[in-house]
Amino acid sequence: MRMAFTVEKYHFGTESIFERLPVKDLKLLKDQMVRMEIKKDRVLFREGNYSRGIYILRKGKIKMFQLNKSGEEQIIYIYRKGEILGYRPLLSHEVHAVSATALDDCVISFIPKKYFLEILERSLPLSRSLLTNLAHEFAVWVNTFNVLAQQPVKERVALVLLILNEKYRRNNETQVTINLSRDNMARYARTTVETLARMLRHFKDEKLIKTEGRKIIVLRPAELAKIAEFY
Amino acid sequence: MRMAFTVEKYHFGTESIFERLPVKDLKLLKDQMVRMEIKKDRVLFREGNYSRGIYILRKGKIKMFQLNKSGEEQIIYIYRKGEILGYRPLLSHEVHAVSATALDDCVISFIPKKYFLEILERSLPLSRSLLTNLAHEFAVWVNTFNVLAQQPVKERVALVLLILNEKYRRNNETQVTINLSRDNMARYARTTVETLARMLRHFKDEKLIKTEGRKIIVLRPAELAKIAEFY
DNA sequence: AAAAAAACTTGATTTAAATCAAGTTTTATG
DNA sequence: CATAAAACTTGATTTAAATCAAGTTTTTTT
Repeated sequence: MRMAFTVEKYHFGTESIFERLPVKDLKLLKDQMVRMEIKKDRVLFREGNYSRGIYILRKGKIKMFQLNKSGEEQIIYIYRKGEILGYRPLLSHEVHAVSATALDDCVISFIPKKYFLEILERSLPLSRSLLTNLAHEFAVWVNTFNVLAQQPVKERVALVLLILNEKYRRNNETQVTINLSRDNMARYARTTVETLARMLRHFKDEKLIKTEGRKIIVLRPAELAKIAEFY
Repeated sequence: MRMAFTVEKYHFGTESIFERLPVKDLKLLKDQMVRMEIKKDRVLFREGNYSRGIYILRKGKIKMFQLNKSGEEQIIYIYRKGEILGYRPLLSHEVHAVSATALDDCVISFIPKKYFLEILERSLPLSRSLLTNLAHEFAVWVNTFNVLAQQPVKERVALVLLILNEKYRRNNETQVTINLSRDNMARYARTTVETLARMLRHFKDEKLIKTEGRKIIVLRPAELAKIAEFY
């Protein structure tokens, strides 16, 4: 028996890492934060390199991806405002398994590795908070994989539209305008731009979405959810 | 630039969670362990249920899988002796995102949720150890996904053979006998039994593997690695 | 504002892998 | 140990989605 579709199944929601912390621990982190700006298409970190610290995204979108055998980008996750990235390899003392680049001009709060690990050493609440969150990220990842690795392209595109519909939402507004290139959307749905265009046309004909230039507006998310999963 | 192929990229290696612990904390855990036996094909836990505790696999193999829209099993991971499972949902207070069933008759050490969480509450080393490990599992997962979700079937089958070659290895022996049904192997490589059989025939013709009845022996792992990835 | 470039769409064709079908081998059972 | 059942293999056909090709729309640059 499968559960009802919920977008939360596909979002990390790392915002809560810091929200759960006592004021004291939060202050330690905040004191070490450095403001950074990163322009569209610039690389934040690259697969195979060691993490320099953790990044809290304040403005813009960042794509996380891996390169496959043929050198193609496979988008794995898109981070939105409030989410935290780059901390996983710090915890396991490994290199980045993925790369990250900015989809727009971004503003980031950066905490250098040294300070972050020092604070982690002293703060049990931070350790517990990261543990909870990492376990959650894992579940998100498994759920995403189950659709993107296995379902036909129509299902995959429906899911990616629903995920993006959340990513591009601004505080509780009803109508969300998705503004991501077809190319990136195709890399996320693991298909080609041509096939993606055909799927979008199909969803448009069915009145599930509408487009304004290259921007997309999801009209009937519940119907897309039915396509992406049962419920 | 891609890194050299290493099987470690595809194994959780949870054995180390306990290895890193101080004797004191390890004893706390050991005192709460209960021995369990579970017969072939029996369910250990099911997607959507809450975790009852953590399982340390002592003998046998356990498959972790998710059911897709069409009700087909998608194998995600195969656990071998020494590996620990079921702890992720305990940490994030969520239900299992996956199911687990025994591939053989298994022996397990079980620690009930209550005791495990109590010990975790008190033990910073356990918290840190789990954090390190979970971060590592994440990287393993991303690496596996990158091949299984994206590469053609030949590459996927090559990778699954390499993974199984490690899973079925008994203390440093050179010749490993893989003993997994074609059906399960196909679900792991995300293909059909027929296509799997054709791939195995191909690898046999190329002298990369040999078979003894339904058992498989990998002869040239380095060649399979070249197929699964570049290096 | 015009021209060029990039991004996107639609149609025709090809192809990798699934499905369908039939046989063979291995394992389980009376 | 014979027979049945299950598991596996191989071949023929179909199909979903990629590729190839050509146009159209949008964005950027001069």
